[in-house]
Amino acid sequence: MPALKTTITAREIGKAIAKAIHEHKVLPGTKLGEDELSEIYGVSRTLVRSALQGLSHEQLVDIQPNRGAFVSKPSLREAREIFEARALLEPRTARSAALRMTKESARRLQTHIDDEHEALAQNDIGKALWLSGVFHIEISKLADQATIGRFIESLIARSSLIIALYRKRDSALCEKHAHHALLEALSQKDGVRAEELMQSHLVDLVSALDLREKVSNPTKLKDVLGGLGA
Amino acid sequence: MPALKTTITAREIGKAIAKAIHEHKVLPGTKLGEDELSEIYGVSRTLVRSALQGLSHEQLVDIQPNRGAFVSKPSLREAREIFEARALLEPRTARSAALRMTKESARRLQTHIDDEHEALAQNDIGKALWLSGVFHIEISKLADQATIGRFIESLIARSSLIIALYRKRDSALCEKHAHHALLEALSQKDGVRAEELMQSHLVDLVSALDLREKVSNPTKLKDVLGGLGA
DNA sequence: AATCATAAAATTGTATACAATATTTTCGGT
DNA sequence: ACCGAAAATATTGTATACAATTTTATGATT
Repeated sequence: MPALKTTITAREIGKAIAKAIHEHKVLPGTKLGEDELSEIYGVSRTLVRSALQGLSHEQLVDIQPNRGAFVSKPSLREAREIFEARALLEPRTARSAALRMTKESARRLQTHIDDEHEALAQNDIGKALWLSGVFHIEISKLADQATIGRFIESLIARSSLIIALYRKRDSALCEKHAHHALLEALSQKDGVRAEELMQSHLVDLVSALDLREKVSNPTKLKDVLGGLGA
Repeated sequence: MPALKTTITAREIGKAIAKAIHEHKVLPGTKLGEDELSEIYGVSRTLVRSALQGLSHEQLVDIQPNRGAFVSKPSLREAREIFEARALLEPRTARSAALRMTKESARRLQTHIDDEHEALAQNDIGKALWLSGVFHIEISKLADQATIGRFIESLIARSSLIIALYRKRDSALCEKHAHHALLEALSQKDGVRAEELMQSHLVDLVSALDLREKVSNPTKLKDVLGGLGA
């Protein structure tokens, strides 16, 4: 049997937390206490802090001075910006990916889609959400543009926060065939079509969100409740 | 007189190092020793490490396990990717910025350009380079898209590494009027023109670089020197 | 009972101590 | 003099200790 690994790195801790966030196992606003995490991963606070700082850099967690780390709660404004950025980057990236498709990568994406369906069939929404994000990330990796790929990766991670906060009641996460259609276009190396499909797929994603301004914010509570039934 | 500040944060240390890198005061490949930096900033290694990890996340420094932190040396491939990404993001951002220009922001950019000329006049190449980068960042901030703005900021920081590594001999850093023309278009809220100008400005920047593949890489040294003068 | 001030507890921020890993120096052999 | 092995030194990685701050609990006062 293989040598079992005795050390865990800060990066791995960060990945684990990021995955839990992505899967909606911890929701926006959740406090991520250092002692608690140290306990969980069996390391000192040093590594935990390092991991949290990394996540903070990706804006997945919000570190408030002397108060600790919390899972980020993107504002409506940030939510809109993030999907605008995705709309800018992902369609073009999908087009590049199409030109570089191989049999092998098509096969990989197909098994990925199968996993997604499997997760949905088992009603494991969190896993499905995670896999759905990874699908987008895989495509961006195929485009062979690591720099933009990293940007997209960070946008997708933050998108999961936005979905947690702003998803319309009973809206589907992701139309099942959207990814399939995308794969189809990619396999045929039809870059233009892949670009179009990605664009409309993102539009669909946004349309499952409610990104309208809320009417009342806490500061105006008094104004709203002030009148004492005139 | 104001209370003089006694504490320094990890972020400030990171900013200071980033600026030094941007100004070519420390060149790609330079070792950034923790003890050395602790000494310089009068803090323990804890804060220095935090700062270095932040810079590593921005890919300005490369942390090699058990070996330490070094100023990054972007590969040719990365260099090309970074300027491709800038070409994708910055022109469009300039267009958005144009639509949001105010008298105030025009004035700010103008003094910025003046500072650049001042630095060039004093032959302070490092400072001029830094200011040139900040000019681009300021524009992206005007576009009111924090998310993309952060991407651009990171791309610009890395660009300074690329310039340090791949600048053609005696190529001008930046045509003096490029930024001026850009400001002109922005002030007139001429988004289309600003977009075009930014695009061509970036092309000019790339043309001052030598991003061709080098003929010999170390692995082939033997092949090159093998023959012993037949 | 509600509210405020104060004290206790818990949590984060920074520095230091020790362990693990690289790097340099030393020194013997060819 | 030129390697190469081994000790000495220096540097990074992680844990712990202590300081600073926040949060919670307590209790006196109205």
